[in-house]
Amino acid sequence: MPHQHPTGPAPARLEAHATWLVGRAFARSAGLLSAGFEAYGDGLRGYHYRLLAALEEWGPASQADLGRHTGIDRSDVTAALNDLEARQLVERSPDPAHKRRNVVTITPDGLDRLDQLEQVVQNVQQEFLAPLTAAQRRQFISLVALLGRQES
Amino acid sequence: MPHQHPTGPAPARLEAHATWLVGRAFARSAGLLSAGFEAYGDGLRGYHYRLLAALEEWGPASQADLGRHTGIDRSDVTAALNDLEARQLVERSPDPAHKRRNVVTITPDGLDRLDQLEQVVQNVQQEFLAPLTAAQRRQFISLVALLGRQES
DNA sequence: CAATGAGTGTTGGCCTGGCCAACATAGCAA
DNA sequence: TTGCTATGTTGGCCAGGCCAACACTCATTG
Repeated sequence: MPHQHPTGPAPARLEAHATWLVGRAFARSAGLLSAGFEAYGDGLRGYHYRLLAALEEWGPASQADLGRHTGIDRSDVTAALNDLEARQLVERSPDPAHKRRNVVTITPDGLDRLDQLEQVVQNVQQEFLAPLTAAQRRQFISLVALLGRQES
Repeated sequence: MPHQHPTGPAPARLEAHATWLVGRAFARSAGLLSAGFEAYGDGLRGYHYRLLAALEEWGPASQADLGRHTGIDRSDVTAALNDLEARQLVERSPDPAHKRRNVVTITPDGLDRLDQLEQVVQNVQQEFLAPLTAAQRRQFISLVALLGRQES
């Protein structure tokens, strides 16, 4: 957890940079999320949540596909799925059509856990956006969405 | 550098979360910054830039004070100052009033380098904000500034 | 005056999230 | 058949952010 060290004001030139402000906002968001996961996530974190969400949305998928949908590297997908499988939130079975490929399926327990995590994440959204009015929130979300697009 | 792996769409629930969007925007901003530093920064990175900026703004300071102003941990300040001192962008001298304390001073070379880095960072701002109109940029900056404040 | 507690710089380490390389192997295409 | 690509796995690197321990110095207070 960000342990809230006493901190003075940052240099003025930094405060003027959009990248700096985004970094601050992200730090706060990451802090809230990791606090939420730590308190209610049973050791699961961002990667796990993302993978469960992808499985819930698109159904069973290969690990490679999961990686592409979630933006997580193949190797990290493997590691996170190990955790999820150990908790029986997910099942890996060999794809009959491609011996080298696994089909990953979310279990009923996995769906339950996803709902729990979703609650955590929803609460964090409220906390994170608390400084803004409803109208400001809408504005902010539409603007920040524009800034995230990777224009290759 | 973010090597632009081919990436599918993210799960819909993620795209709806402000924290997710901020994370994406931050990832893009961090990518642009690190690309900029790598190309023109001569091996210097965020920490170094922040420290130089603080020294320029507030004049000579102890390492502890630098840490507080920049939000950088004491230990990381030490390491970054080692780099800056090796490049003669900064000087460390013992504080006469307090034997255990160092007074860190930015050198003329340091000021020059800071100007270079500032140019890099300024260019990144333009690139980062490119998707927004001028009015949207103003809006975004004032909103995101609100979201970064750590309300202890 | 002595002792205690706070501040200072340094070393070394941990963790997350993000990456990359190498490997063995499976499938596909020329 | 010969390659080329894809897949899952292991192991590692890096940046940024932390934290703990240590040796020391200073100020305060008993």
